[in-house]
Amino acid sequence: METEPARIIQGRCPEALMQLADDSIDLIVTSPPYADRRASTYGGTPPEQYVAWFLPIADQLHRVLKPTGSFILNIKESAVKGERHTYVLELILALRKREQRPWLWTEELVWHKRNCYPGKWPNRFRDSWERLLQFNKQRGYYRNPEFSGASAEGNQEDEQEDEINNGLDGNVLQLATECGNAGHSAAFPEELPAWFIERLTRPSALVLDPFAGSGTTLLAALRLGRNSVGVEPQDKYCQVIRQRLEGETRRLL
Amino acid sequence: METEPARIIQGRCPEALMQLADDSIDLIVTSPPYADRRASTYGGTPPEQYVAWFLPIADQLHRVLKPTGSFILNIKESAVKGERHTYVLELILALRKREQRPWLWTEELVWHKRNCYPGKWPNRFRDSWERLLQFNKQRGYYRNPEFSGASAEGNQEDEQEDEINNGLDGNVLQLATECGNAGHSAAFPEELPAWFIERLTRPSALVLDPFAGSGTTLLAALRLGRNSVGVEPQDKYCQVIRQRLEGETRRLL
DNA sequence: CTGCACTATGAATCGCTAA
DNA sequence: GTTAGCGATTCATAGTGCA
Repeated sequence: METEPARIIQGRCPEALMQLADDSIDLIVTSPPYADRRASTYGGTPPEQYVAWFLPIADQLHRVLKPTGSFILNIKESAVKGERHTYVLELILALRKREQRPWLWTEELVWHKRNCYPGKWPNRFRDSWERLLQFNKQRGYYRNPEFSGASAEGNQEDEQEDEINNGLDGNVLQLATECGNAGHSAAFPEELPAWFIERLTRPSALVLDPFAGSGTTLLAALRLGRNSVGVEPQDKYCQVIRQRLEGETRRLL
Repeated sequence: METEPARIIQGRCPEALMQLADDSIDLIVTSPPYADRRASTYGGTPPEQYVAWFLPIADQLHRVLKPTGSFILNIKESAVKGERHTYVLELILALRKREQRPWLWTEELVWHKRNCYPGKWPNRFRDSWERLLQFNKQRGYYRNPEFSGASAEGNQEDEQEDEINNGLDGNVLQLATECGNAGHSAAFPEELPAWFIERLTRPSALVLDPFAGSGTTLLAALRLGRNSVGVEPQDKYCQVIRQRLEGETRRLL
């Protein structure tokens, strides 16, 4: 089997994931289409059907993940008729109770978006955070010892971060969203997958994003010396991913 | 009926709440004992029984809350055997489906604790946030128009807050925890109830904390010119509350 | 090459109107 | 009744252009 730094599978989950071997992935970081969002590209799964839609994908992710691997799921329920949807809560409960392939709900981290969407409403605060759900196959998952404590370097940015995070890694990440990045409407900042890649894998690990989009997870993996696999149905975005990866590869030479 | 700025009911929920009239409370802000915590004072409800324990209390809170009132529940599930408990998720779902007294799950805010408990675990990030669940009886709840947007004044403190909170109110609150405050183990900072009292009530409103503890919610209400009711079973803490309230009253004169 | 002004836009939400 | 579509609201970034 050829080892390439980054592999793109053009296809749809869960079918496309069947190309991957059991217990072969060290880390999954992904942001699936949220319920009723991105309808033009993903079909816009209604909230009521979201759990049923996601479970077969979760089973495949469980199969390909190493026992010591981690699965990070970025998601946020929207507000409808003044109330938050409950499908994310129901998804967490359903993943834990999966008969053949049950997940452990290890942790819930918070992505605090400094530059959240504008707006002012009489009955609602501005939505400025998203969930980062961590799931594992077993209790003893891998953590990189170099990133289990305080920042290694003490540059200005780190010091500012230390002031916020008190020196140790907390479960709140303060990162800005990307604006008009890579022509994709739902890209998270590269720092987000990078944060988890650094802490939850060792160098030359294999990272998977089953909803690759513009390929931010793959790019972060490449930059950190990890191998990666991305699944993306649209030809347009597969090309975007290749271009971004090639650009980074040229920069590294 | 005598109107007093702050009333302390020594007793236990839900029984003690039966002294309060229907539709009489403008805002409930509380931090109940978390599952398996504070066993000596509250009996330490096991996670499996937490929902069943809380539902009768929630019914009473629903009864006494005005239709336009809000209920803010500060809670965080603990981690056991490497996994987060799911009782908070189950509580949200159960409160919405309550037959006689269903709650709307309006919003979930995040309390980002900037100086959270120090420590370093091999398998876990530092726990630096808690949930602030907002529930309402109806979609149209009261919001104070003075606090629906940017800060009115531009003094130094406000500017600093603006820098953190992005000018407009988002649903992430960055507040420090109280350290050894008032001899109570589970005190939240006064800024926390104050933030909600300012935004969700008008002056001379009536604020309730059914798990008053050391009385931080009542103190915040007093300082903001609101009336308050607290329920607390222990004589020791009832005295602490009275002392703090008297101290603040003397300061106001 | 730096710095400042200006512009475009994003996982949003609400309320109204039309069908 | 109920749903579907559109306009208004609103601001931190990134990018562009020019002095």
